[in-house]
Amino acid sequence: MAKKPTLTAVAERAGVSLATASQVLRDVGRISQETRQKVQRAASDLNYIRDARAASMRSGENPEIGLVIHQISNPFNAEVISGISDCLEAAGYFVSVLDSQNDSERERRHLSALIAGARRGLLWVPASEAPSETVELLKDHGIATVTFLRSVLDSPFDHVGVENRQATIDGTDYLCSQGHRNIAYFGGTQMTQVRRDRIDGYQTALKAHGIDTMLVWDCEDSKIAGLNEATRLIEAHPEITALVCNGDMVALGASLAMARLNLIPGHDISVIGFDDIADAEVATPPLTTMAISPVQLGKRLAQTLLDRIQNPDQPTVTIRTRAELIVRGTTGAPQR
Amino acid sequence: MAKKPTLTAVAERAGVSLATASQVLRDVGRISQETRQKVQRAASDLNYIRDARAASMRSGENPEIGLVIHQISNPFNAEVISGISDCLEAAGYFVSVLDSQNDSERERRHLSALIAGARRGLLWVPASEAPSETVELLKDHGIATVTFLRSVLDSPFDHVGVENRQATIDGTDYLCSQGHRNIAYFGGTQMTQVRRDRIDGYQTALKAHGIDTMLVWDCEDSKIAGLNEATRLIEAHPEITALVCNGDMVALGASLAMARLNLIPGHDISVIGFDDIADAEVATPPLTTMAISPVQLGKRLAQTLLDRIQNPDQPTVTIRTRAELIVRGTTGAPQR
DNA sequence: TGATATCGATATAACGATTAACCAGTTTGT
DNA sequence: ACAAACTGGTTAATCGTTATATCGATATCA
Repeated sequence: MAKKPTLTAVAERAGVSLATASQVLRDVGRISQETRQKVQRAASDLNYIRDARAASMRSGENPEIGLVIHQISNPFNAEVISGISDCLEAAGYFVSVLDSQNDSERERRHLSALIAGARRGLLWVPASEAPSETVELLKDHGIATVTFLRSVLDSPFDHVGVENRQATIDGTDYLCSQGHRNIAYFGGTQMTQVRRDRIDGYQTALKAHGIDTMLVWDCEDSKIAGLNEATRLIEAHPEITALVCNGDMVALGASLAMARLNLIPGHDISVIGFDDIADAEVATPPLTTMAISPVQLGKRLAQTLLDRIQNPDQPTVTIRTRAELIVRGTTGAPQR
Repeated sequence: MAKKPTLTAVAERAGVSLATASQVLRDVGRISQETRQKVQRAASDLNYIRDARAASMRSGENPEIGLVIHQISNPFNAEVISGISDCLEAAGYFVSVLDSQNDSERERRHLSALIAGARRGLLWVPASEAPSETVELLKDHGIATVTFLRSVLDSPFDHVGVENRQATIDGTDYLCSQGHRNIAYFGGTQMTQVRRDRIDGYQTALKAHGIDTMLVWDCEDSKIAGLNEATRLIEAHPEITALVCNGDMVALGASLAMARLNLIPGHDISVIGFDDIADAEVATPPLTTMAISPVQLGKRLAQTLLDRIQNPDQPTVTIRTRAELIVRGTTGAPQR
């Protein structure tokens, strides 16, 4: 294992000055073909890779973009991440991902580390509690930041999200029109703005149909938790005929729970998810859900960040994508 | 959005020299309580965060560790990643993740970027084709590297992996002992060492039972692909009574396919997965699989990297975790 | 008393790149 | 013919830290 080759080493080997070597490798300045080749040769001989720390420090440019997200293992998030990476890499950047695991202390450390590394931009899904001091941190360092999926209160950042309220209105409305009167909102634990909006939509739709019976049931965001909690929910409230869920993972878990309780999803009980992850379509029965396109989301996100980087003083923007109700097998008219 | 506060600004505000401020913030040297507090006060007033590029350049220390993996959206991988992060963050490091999406060109760019950023260490799941020039790159820069899951040929790196051959021997052996004679190996597309070892185990077990009928069927690593390809497989080879799968995702897809073909998994046809992802246990029927503990894998991986960082000149080590056969609902005696 | 630690803090040289300024020699413009 | 512009490079300052050497003042020791 050799020691890192430096630009000085390249310049020496090519018999030119440091500056010349630098110019050749960045393809700027006026250099003759001859010396250009000498330098390139030397660089490739040594397997030279420029030290990005020194380069970015001096030039103020940095191709690295940081992404902090609350849960990397959620398949929807993973899809969004790869959409983002594709776009940003096409624009010459790199995206490095840190998983805050919904822990705001860890999140603060991660964001600090990214600021310390002077990343060119930041993509951020805030952990549950909006930590105002963390927001201050980002503001004080003037780093181009775009939040997505979840936003922060009184946000000084651009945001790319989803029309959560309208989406759950649509979904709940659909259940009501099918004849359901006892509908629960299932999933989520902390009161993020996202969940608040969705529950608001759920309640708004119910009221519009003259329904007062409302129920919000907490559940952690995973299939197994969904399985367990949905079982408890139905045992506690057997009158419920439909579930509006906070995400596809809990919805799939709930659907599973119903099957185990000998309630056929889509017949005895209806379940609507949120996100339209890949599994939703192939589940048995296939999951009715509010679809968001992760690719589209990723694209818009990347574009928003690039705009912000190019134009730091523009007023902040908020973009919300509409979710589309996709009716599959887990919904139908109530039988009980 | 203010400009980044620098150490010079902190020193000025505290009325001390640059060197003193630096020592206070790193908690080294001999500084009086009084000036110590002045500096700390100034730093926190300005929301100062040390520029990690400058610091790591000068000191040679860097808390950042890079991780390059072929597929971030695979839930097993996601679990391993979070296991790794937990361990390494406890040791004072950060793990930033890049997704090569199994594209070795992209992988080369990612690894170069991490070398350029002078990460303290590298965790790497190589993309399908082992790119020897990329290996050279890492070697020439003397960066502490540990490969995991997949290894590279004639590897100069530490490796933490799985006893793939023995695992598929165990799985296939179990199927044979249940009476199966027509067993296919299902899943994977490229011939990685991992897949080679598993197929080798599959064949070894069959031979040991005097069975010559062997079949390897390619399939991309996702549930949907598993669903489609398994359907085609059974249509082409209806005599097959059991599938040894390359991963849980394709196994779950295959299990789904069987149900749609009106073959009951565990009764009409048997399916064995690999990894034991969270979904395996709650699938219907629950998936028989070769279990690897992602937490344990992550722990060993982290420890191996830390050892390598502390002791760069030690001979390389290879650690292989045994996988454990967990019999659930998708396996049983053949009925046809 | 003179030599030597100890204390608290500072000045300065790195780390590895980029960049503005500059230079000597040749070519071009009028 | 003389100024201006171009050519192909080099020198030196700079980015924001950390590490080493050093400094004056007071305290300790033989």
